Amino acid sequence: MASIEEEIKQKSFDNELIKANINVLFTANWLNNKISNVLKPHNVTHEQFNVLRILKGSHPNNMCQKDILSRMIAPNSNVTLLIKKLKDKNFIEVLQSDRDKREYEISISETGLLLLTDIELALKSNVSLFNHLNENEASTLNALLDKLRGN
Amino acid sequence: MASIEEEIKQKSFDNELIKANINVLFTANWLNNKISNVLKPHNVTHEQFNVLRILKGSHPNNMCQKDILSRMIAPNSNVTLLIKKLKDKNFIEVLQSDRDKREYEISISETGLLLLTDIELALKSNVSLFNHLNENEASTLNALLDKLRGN
DNA sequence: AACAAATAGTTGTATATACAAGTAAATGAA
DNA sequence: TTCATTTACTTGTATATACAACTATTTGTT
Repeated sequence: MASIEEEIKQKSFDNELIKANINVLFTANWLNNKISNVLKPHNVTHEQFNVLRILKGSHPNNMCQKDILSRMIAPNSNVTLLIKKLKDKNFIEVLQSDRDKREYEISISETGLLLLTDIELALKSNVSLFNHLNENEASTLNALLDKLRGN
Repeated sequence: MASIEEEIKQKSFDNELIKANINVLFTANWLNNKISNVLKPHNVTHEQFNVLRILKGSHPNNMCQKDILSRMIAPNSNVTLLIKKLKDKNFIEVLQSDRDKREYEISISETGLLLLTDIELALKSNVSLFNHLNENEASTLNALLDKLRGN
């Protein structure tokens, strides 16, 4: 854990903006690795966990694939496949919709809810280990990231 | 372009720290897509571009694979394959090392340098389009990201 | 009612990623 | 000088990602 310059052994950057871009990408990768390590013993990938989190958010209401997609952090993945994987592990329930036969009614299962409780507990005790910001700093960081994206 | 809550349609977060984690991941994915779009017409992926950038950084000195790895933003990739791809496109030159026959002497080619000049020009004119921070804000962001990782 | 357009999701393909196991060369201790 | 250990990189495999083309269903227009 060190400054971005040390982390990627780059002596200097053209300007703070370019450095910030690289820093965001590097930190996201760093975070992703940390979170993935917490998830690994639970046998879910980061994106699978995100989808479960999203489904829990709307529980007990169902969601269809496009609802899930609109809430994903990295909405590039093949959601069809993600859903299949989660269904195979019995973490979600999937039913064809009556209202619109193209859609599915997707919801988190009891097993899925239990898993999520476990994971969120594990994550919570780890977040403090790998996040060295206080609430105020985190709040400033959020504002700056929102602004970076043009908000 | 909106607040992270709007972007992923999540009404609230447990705390600013958790929100910041998700915001970093989301923003990195957002940035990655923007940069990839700039790179696409040049026929290189983001990681291939990073490796070229790294090689340019040490040019005219050679680097071996482990040197490159230590400077990568997302050092998870299969560098052997990345190198192969870049060599096939003639963007780099690869020679077995005399000093240590396990290593390679890798350097950016003239073609690679020209490509990089083009891309960096394109990126520079785009960075301002998709980065809405001034130097001071970017500097604060950098400090916060470094601190998040424990620096 | 008929049909073009839009929507929801699927399938396929090429490439990328994560990770474990393997090979070859260099290093270092007895 | 021998041989175990470490280092540098490769190979293989399973899964994930990006993206284009496709099918089925619904919606909207005339």
